[in-house]
This record gives sequence, structure tokens and C-alpha cells, in this order.
Amino acid sequence: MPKPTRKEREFARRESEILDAAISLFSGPDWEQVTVEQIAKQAEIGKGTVYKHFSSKEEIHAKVAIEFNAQLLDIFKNLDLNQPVDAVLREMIHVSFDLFLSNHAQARVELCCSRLDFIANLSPSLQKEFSDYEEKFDVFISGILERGIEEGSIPRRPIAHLMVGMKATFNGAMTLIWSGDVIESEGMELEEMVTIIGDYMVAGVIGLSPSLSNPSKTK
Amino acid sequence: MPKPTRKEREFARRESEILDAAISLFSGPDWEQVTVEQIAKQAEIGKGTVYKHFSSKEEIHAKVAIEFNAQLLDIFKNLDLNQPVDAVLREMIHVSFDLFLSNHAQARVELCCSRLDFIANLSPSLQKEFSDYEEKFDVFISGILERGIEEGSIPRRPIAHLMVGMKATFNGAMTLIWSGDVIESEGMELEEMVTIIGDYMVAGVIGLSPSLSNPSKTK
DNA sequence: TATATACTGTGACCAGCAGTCATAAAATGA
DNA sequence: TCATTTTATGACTGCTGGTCACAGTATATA
Repeated sequence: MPKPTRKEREFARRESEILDAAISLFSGPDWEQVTVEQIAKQAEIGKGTVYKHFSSKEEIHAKVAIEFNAQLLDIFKNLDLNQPVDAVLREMIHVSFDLFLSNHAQARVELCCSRLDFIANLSPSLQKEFSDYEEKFDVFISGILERGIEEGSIPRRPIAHLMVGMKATFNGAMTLIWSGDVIESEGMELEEMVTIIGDYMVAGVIGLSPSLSNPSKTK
Repeated sequence: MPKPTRKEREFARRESEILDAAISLFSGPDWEQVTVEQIAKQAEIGKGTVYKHFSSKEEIHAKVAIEFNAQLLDIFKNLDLNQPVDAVLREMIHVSFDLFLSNHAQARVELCCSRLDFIANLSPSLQKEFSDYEEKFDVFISGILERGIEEGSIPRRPIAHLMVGMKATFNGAMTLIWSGDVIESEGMELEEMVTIIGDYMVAGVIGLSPSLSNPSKTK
């Protein structure tokens, strides 16, 4: 029953054309000030047409972010899980950095759109798309960590406790990289930075003592 | 020669009144959409007067951020450094979280303003204020880490390598907290979160092997 | 083919905000 | 008291996000 009429296909193509136009404009340093009219012009359509596809400028941002999440999840799914857990984590971190760095524009938008106050202003269906991806990433990483716990290479702690630090570090590191802080001022190479952060994250998770600083308040 | 005329004092007072008004408005969830007119009204002055003190809305943001940095640095200076290095780090992390959490509005603005693309659009003098604080924080933390290296509790690595992870984690963690991600969805208490992140950061730094994954590429 | 109907694209238009500036008001001082 | 400088102001400008009435086009019907 999903018979994609030619019209429907064209309509869908338009949509991705708009997104492509948007992404190409978001690549610049002032991506936050890109106007809807600029996007329309880049996509060679009228401004009003943009609003036939997206109810607001923020929805364009959101769609870009979601598309990026889809890419990242896809890459995760293709990871080789038949390795020691710490190697899997390192590889996961590595491919994430690779994607974030090679897809500058989308990744930056994604990071910006993952703020709750941004998501809260979206339509319920878009909100759901975000939380779905969030859920999927959580499930995926949880699986890895749980195996680590069973095998004894990861301390036995609530999964959320193990994950929160890694999430924080990864997002924070991307922000640092994009802000130009790291590369320019510290004279550190990107590749080097990625390795260091990877080591640090793995060390942080593995180094969490199972019950030292937080005796058993696992209420 | 710094003879603060009554006029000059009043002018300075005005400025801090504007900042106070701004901060009180920035406390809401939509702080990014607070208008200059709202700030002016809150400060009980005309909109034009605001521009006698700040050349743009972003400059207000910047000043709020800088004031916050001053507070944080001040707190750092009062830390008790006569403890084991890891305890100092933990305390530093703890007081940072405390300040960031108790001064919600300013901290959020600060984090937002530390992006390079934001700073790049400021006046040179403001840019300098930012980099000065950056420098001061770096010097302070470097001192602690260097002592740790000498004492053997911190692996001997370039200071920048040790610091970058902590910076990333801290900023990322604050973003996570503010985004509501942590508290609401994972059922984790704030205090708990702070402890976990602190443990993770210290473990991450200490757990970096001196020369394992990055043999001696310290070119 | 001719006409009716639905759908799509459009840019003129509106509302709201950042930032300016001519002018009013107040302070200073002679 | 009046002249001069300094300060405060909000009406105004320009720009941008978002709307909408209408034009143009495809599809359906007779």
C-alpha cells in the first residue's frame, strides 16, 4: 500500500534537497545565522516552499540532527563486537570522532539540538524521533558495558553511572574541538587528541572502583 | 589618578544593575530569547541606555560569563592545596559543580559564551578578558597536576593531555545536567551524579598510562 | 478535448527584535 | 539665571522568521 506516487517521490526529493542545501550552508562558521531565505535560494526554491516541508527553521535543524544520528547508529551497528570490551569502546569512540569530524556541519547541529530546551519546543513526533535514537544508543552501549561487567573488565556499577561520564566527555570533547580550543592553543594534533580522549574515557570507566566512593547507595 | 567621580560610580552601578537584571531574566528556560527591551524594563531604564553600557546584546552575555569566571577563579584560589593531589582535584570538581549549579543562569551563559565562534565576534578587549581567565585557570590546574606528577600520583604526560579530558568531561557533564538528560531520565540524583563524575575524571587522569597508547610521540 | 478539482509553489506581507539617533532632560558651572 | 555639556530615551530602521492569498500545474471527470 505504500505506493510512492511520482509526486510523492518528487516531494520527498525536494525535502532532501532542502536538507542538503541547509547542510552546505551550515558548514560555514556562522551557521546559526543562516536564514531560511538563504536555504531556499541555495535549494533554488521559494521561501514559502520550505515551510511546506518544515514547520519552522528549528525543524530543519532537528531533521539534520536526526539524519546524523541515523548515520552514527548505522556505523555503530557495523562495529566488530568480537573483541575485548575495552577495544570495542575504543573503536566506538574512534568511529564517532571520525564521523563527527568528517560531517562537521551536521554534527555541530546535532550537538546543538540535543539540548532539552531545544527539543521541548518541537512537535511531539519529532521529540519521539529524538528519544528513540537516544534509547537505541543507550541500549547499544549498555550491551557492551554489561558484557564488560560480566567478564570482569568493567566494574560492577549501575550502567547509567558508567555511561554518564563517557557521554559527558565525548560531547564536551567535540565542543572543545569545534571551539578551536584544543587544536589551536595547545598545539595538539586532532588524531592525538582523539587517542588521548579515548584512553581517558576508557581509563575513567574502568578505574571507577565498584563501591568505593559510593558504598551501596544504589537505592 | 583613579578618582571615581560620583557620576562614574553611578554609571558603574547602572552597569551592574543591568547585569543583575539580565541574569534574573536568564534564569528562565528561554534565556536565549530574552530581549534587550526586557532587560531594560527589568532594570527600569530605557532600551537605548543599555547600549550606552554594552555595544551589543552579546556583549551582555560576555560580561555575565566573565563575571562568572571571576567568581569561579576566586573560589579556586581559596581551595586548600595541602592535601593529596587527587583530593584537591576532587574538591576542585566539587566546588565547580556547586557554583555551576547554584548560579544556574550565569553558568549556562558562560558555557555558551566559551565557544570560539562566539568569542571571535567580540571586541578585542573582551576577547582578551576571556583568554586571560582561560590562562589563569590553566596555570592553576597545571600547578596541581605538576605536583601530582612529581609525587608520582599522576602519570608523567604533557599537562595539556591531562587537562583536556577533564575540561571536556566537566563541560559535557554540565550540559548533560542542564539538558535534563541525567536527572530526569536516568533517575540519578544530582549529588550522586557529581560524585560519579568526579570519580570518573580522577580515574581517567590517573589511569592514563604514561606511555602506553602514545609511546613517545611527544614531538 | 473541455472543465472541475485538488495540490503545489510563491513572494509580498506581517510581527517582532537588535541596534541607532535626534531630541529631551538633567547636571554642571559661570 | 542662563549657557553648555552630559546623559537618558523611545520612536525609528533594517532584517528575519513565519503566513497566506493567489497563481500555476497536475489529475480526475464528462
